Amino acid sequence: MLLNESQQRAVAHDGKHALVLAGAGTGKTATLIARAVELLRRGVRPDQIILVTFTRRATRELRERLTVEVGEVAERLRVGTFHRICLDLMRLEPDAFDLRSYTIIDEDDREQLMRLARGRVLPNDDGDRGSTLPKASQLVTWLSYARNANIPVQQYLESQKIFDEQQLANVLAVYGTYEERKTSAKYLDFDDILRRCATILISQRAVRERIVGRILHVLVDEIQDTSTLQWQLLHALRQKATLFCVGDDAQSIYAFRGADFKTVHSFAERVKGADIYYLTQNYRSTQEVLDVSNWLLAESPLKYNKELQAIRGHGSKPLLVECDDDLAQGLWVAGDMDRRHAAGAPWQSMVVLVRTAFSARTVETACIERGIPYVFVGGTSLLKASHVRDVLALLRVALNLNDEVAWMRYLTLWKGVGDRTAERWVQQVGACESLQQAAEFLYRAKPDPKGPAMPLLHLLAHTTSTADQVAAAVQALDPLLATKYQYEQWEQRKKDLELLIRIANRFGTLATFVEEFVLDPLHATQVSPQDDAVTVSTVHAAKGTEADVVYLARADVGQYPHSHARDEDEIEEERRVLYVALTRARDELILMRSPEHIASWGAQYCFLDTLRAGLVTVVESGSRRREAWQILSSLDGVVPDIDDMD
DNA sequence: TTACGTCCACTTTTT
DNA sequence: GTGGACGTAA
Repeated sequence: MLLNESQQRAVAHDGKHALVLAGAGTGKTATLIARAVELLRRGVRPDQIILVTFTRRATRELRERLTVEVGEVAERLRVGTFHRICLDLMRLEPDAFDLRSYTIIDEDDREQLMRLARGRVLPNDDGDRGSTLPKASQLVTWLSYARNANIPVQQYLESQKIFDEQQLANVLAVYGTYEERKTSAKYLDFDDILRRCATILISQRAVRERIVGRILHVLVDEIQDTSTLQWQLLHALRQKATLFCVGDDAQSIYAFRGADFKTVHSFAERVKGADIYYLTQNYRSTQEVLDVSNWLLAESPLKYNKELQAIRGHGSKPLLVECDDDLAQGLWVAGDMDRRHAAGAPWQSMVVLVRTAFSARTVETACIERGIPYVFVGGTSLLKASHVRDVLALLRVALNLNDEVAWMRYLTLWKGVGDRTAERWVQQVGACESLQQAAEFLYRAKPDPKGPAMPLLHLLAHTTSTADQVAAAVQALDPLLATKYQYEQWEQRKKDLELLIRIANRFGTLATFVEEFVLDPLHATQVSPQDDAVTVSTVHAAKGTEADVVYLARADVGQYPHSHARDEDEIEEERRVLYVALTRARDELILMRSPEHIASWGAQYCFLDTLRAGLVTVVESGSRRREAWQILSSLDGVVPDIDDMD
């Protein structure tokens, strides 16, 4: 690995804590990896080093690159997201963290539980009192934000000034019920993982000494996205360990998760005596790509003091392709990728970026039509698919009889069992000593050889391997699910379940399988049969990656800034999202627009509206609506009526 | 209490 | 195309 002088200086850092402030494409990750290698070279044991990343994808990539550098030793380094690392640390002393029996729940379950809590606080909605109670998803969002930003939720809600006293009391009552039920069901939500780890490490000195004593170095990627809660963890860890953080304030795009990019600026005060290193030379992109990126930041009222210079020199100007609509954009992108591939470029040298998972759909459609292999990063995971959740509900109740949300889902699968009956039964089975007992209870309650007791017994009879257990669950639910999904691509869904069994094969116990699957759910499209494929990704998921050719689909009004952005801060975060997107490109950047796009709400402009023509080459797309449709239809030889397009 | 039809909004970003 | 909220019939 070749490093420049400033990178080498950072890697060779010899003091206590260090912050590496690095612009996009300046070799942040390379420096982080080189630092880990350097520490190993200095004789630090691999298990004394922690590497924290921000997304699961970044974890995978970091591990891969580490393996290239140091081989098998990479396996023994602790690499992971904050959540993964916290769980690993807590597992060192499960008793100290009260971690013996629990189920980790994802956002959907959390929302489900919030819905139950919400219904309980105002069970008899007598008109407007109930209707003023916000939706479960909104309640989860607020609670989660407050916890990550480490603000008492009451204080946070008061500061938002959205409620009168009565409403606030209701909301807080829902939160109280939520916490109670979470405890009785033995759930850990994503925030609890961090919170519990931080609380114990901070409050219990002996535990902290034992746990933190094992760690000498903590290397953190994307430090600008660290939330207040995560900072607390870092503070606990750095009492013994040395921090080495890399980040870029201009790439902070996780404020919604409680991150405050300004903490990068106050790093030296936060972490006394820290050395700060700067990386300014961009190795990734051509100057033309950086000119647009620099322009975007310079337009901001905030001072980022970033002016990236391309070491690689000049290339071709970014393209601004104007299409009639989204479909035309997708087709243009697919056509252009096809052309490049025909000319010898591998699919994997191209990336299509989108602001939202939803807006990837037109691109996906176009790729499918053209037969372009693609992998979609982000979006609906296999876990979210409802048939997979059905099977997991069965597995989860087997692991945790108090798993209320899973019981509700499982029991209401049966004909004749609705919310009320299920809720009554949940109380009963929760009090059971064993799964066997629970099954017996259910059989007494509903003496049906094809009833809800049977899959539980079936599961009890299969214990040879994790895959065997999952297969047993799938088999036991098969007739039920076949009926439930008979009109909804049951054959395809069944294949997902077979995939689930194959994945289960990798895990030693059912408990670890279920836990890992929640923490790192496979994305259905990740399981691509082809090695060489185009990547379609959200900008958030693409952070830290790069590609020769980057298409930014739908660089339109309503997307950058996204119409959800309300105030100045959120608008500026949107600018950074766009900045992250632009700086992914190595050789070519292609911006796709449909100028007539109008937002029904939110900002009525796009940052790129004021882009000076000199910075890009504007292309009027040839694929007008009608022509686009003809290209599309000629692929399978059928020319449908133009009116069928909508 | 459950099942089912219909209307509705909804699709930011991740762990 | 999905899932929730709501009304109504059995």
